Amino acid sequence: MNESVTVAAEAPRYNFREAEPRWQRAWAERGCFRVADVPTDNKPKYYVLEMFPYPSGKIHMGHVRNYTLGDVVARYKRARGFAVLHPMGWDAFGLPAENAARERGIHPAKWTWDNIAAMRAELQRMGLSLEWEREFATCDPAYYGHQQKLFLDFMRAGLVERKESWVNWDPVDGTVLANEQVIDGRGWRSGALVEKKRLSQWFLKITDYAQELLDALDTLDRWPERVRLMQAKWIGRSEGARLDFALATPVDGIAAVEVYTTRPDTLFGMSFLALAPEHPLSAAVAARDPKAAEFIAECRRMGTSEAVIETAEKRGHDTGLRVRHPFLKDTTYPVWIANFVLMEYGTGAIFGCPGHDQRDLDFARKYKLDVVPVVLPPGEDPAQFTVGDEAYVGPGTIFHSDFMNGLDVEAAKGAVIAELERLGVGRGEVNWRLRDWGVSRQRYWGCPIPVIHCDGCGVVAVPDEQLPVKLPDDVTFDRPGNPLDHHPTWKHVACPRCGASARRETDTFDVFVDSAWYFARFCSPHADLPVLREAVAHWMPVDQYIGGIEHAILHLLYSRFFTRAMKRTVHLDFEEPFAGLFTQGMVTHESYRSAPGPNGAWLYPDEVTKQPDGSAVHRDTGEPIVVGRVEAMSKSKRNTVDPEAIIGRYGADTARWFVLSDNPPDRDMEWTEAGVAGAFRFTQRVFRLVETFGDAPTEAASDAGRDLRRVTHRTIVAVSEALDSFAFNVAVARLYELANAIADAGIAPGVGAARREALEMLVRLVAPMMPHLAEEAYLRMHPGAATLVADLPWPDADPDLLVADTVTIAVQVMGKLRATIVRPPNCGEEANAAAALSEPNVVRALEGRTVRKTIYVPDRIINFVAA
RNA sequence: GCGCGAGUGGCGAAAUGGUAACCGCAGGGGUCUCAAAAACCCCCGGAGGAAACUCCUUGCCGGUUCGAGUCCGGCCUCGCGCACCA
Repeated sequence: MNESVTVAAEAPRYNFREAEPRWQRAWAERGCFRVADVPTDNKPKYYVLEMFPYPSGKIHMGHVRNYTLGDVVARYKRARGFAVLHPMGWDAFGLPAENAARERGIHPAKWTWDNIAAMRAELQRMGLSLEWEREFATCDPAYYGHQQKLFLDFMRAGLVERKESWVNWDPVDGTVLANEQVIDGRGWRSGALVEKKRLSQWFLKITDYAQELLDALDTLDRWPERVRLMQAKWIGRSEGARLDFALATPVDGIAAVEVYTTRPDTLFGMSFLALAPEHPLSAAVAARDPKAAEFIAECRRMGTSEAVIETAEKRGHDTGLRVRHPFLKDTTYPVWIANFVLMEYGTGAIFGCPGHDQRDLDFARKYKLDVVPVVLPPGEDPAQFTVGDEAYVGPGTIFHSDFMNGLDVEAAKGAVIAELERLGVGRGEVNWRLRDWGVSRQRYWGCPIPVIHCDGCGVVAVPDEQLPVKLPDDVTFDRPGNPLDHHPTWKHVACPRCGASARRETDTFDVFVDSAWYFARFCSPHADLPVLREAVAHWMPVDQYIGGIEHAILHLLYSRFFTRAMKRTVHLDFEEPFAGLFTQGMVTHESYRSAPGPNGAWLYPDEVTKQPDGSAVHRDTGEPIVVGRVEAMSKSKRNTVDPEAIIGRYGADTARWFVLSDNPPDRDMEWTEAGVAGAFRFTQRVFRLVETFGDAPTEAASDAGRDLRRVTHRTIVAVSEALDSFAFNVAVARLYELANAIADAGIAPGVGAARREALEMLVRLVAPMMPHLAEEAYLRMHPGAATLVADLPWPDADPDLLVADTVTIAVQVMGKLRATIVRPPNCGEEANAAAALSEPNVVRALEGRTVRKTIYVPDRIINFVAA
């Protein structure tokens, strides 16, 4: 055919319905994405991981976005010559399975495994380059048994503690929540107001690593700054002092109150001491003072919901007790119980210095307590300075403070601590906002905590050889509480130590334990140990982790801790699990209501027909519909689009392409029907272009051919750079340009070879994003070829073709663009300036002026500075 | 309140301190068609002008620079996170 390529009048359409499953089978059959647990070759490794899904039953657009991003990285790195580990599994324990059991009578295990099967099939239809041989679910004893082993190892290493503590109790879910799972005073799942309750709980000692977890954030240079800041704030290091205030008269043997402060320098500005309502001394007071008891009960009822905190006044109850100042022998202060003091932080007691703390000031004003300023702001007159409605928290000079007078704030802190230590009533102390991680949950569908309670021996670990402690299948959900606790036989066991009858722990682990080490298990998912040391040594850390920002604290912090704990227990030998982290934005959509305001029922997008003017009507009834805000897809607002339907209608490649093309991946993207349709058009367009591939030409290349080659090779560079920097939308734009350039070059004489090259590169560069289309197109271009695009290396650009044969130079006068000149490259300043000065527009702009200076940026800009 | 982002055409956006708006979406006009779809071609920040071209334009004000969307200072707005943490 040579140059006379015939373009069929009816270009055959790319049949994705037939092609996509065929290529998915081809990749699977060839085992394209398989790697060894412990490879023997010396290919560089790259571990790409997307946060594994909870098996809710259906994938949503957030999954499509997440897994598409990860797949582009995986396929690109693979083409770049890396051995890529890219696994998938299921975060399969959790409450929804139990809710299904309660509401619909389906066993949690059946519900979960059925959901997994459905979602696996959906993910497979996306054409992800996953190694399904590594798949596991956390609800499988083959996984959680190893988790129990890890827990016991942590226990032996002193990283586990059982203690009675105030817990966040979710009355709806009937379980304990970690601090991290309480949002605005409500349970993260149920939304119920959280109550305070005292319970015996298992804790993992994450606080042992507080300093390390904080310090190491600095080493995570491929994490978003935002996430590092959030973690640093969550860990919340503060420096201060812990000190004792002796009670003037002891109560129930309590002789002193311990206080934590970050402002020991303001100790002489004290005017009261305040206790948390849950403080033991508060309880002692309440035992003999009904009014105190009533106040404490009130505080407990108030909870900590956002609404309450916003409006809550500082309130307190004067206990009548007095404490002595540590340095002033005969001075005493009143002891209050106050609603704004938190038992969980510091010691649950504070000294109030109203002059330099806003909360203390509010409290003091309300209860008419003294306000004594002790820090003098710079430039203020000590005789004049008073505190009004705003506490002074800035720097200054200490006054009214005995031996510290004249010191600055920092020096005074040191001086007070030294004096406290000398007197033996206090010391400097670093305090943390981070609490130990309470992992006990009173639930069935979780990993059993592998311990046994024996009346004689106390808490006894389940011997390793008895692991896994499996969940019983025969449980009932007919009453509230923990089905494991209700089970007739499961918890009754013999004590492994003394043989006496004993009770199994019926609490299960928080699901965040399950996800705190799964990334390591993926390296050797079938090993008899939790992890194979050589496998994790090879594959870890995860080079690129991708997921939602909502896990910025909980999951990522727990995983960082778990990795350290696994290092201490010699399961692995590194600290940080995720070298690179990328947090994607949400997928959003317009929302629709049948009528304005809260009375309008939410409508699904496919119930709505958009009118050309942007308004909307009901698909069936034609009734007008209210188009609402664009917001995150959610079931409650019904503004969801089902990925299954999109893939069925347009194909996986179209869905992938659209999700990548719309905007930068860290921002929220809006899903629009028009956008998907545009992506679909491009798939067909690429395929039509491929039909013009033709036979290898024999004629010489034309100028147009050479120009097309330049575009092609510049595109290789541009797409590579874009993919390297997660600028997938830019990569997409450059590929559209290449397609446009191929179409523009057409089938004119002398472009044949260039077009063949351009088409082949287009297909190979598109492959990480639209892998099925790439394979199908490649096969069209090379009929009978056994090569898969998935196995081709990433193309290299020819450096000679990156050099343009003409350059366009902007000519500015006084920084304003006056002309552009097209020149051969490397003419030099003098020649280019001469050419620029002969431009009529430039001459006009320089009329009546003299050029005083010429700024020349080679082959880019000439700027004449004139006076 | 504190911390972090972000403000660029009708919309999503692009732009090593160097020609602002690549590319896509939407829209308008056209070709083909009995018609529609598809496809293809043209236009598409604002103002002025017949045109050449000129002026304005990256939230606002100022600064640095030959040159600022980009750097610096101050404000405004929006979003997100944290929030009685002593």
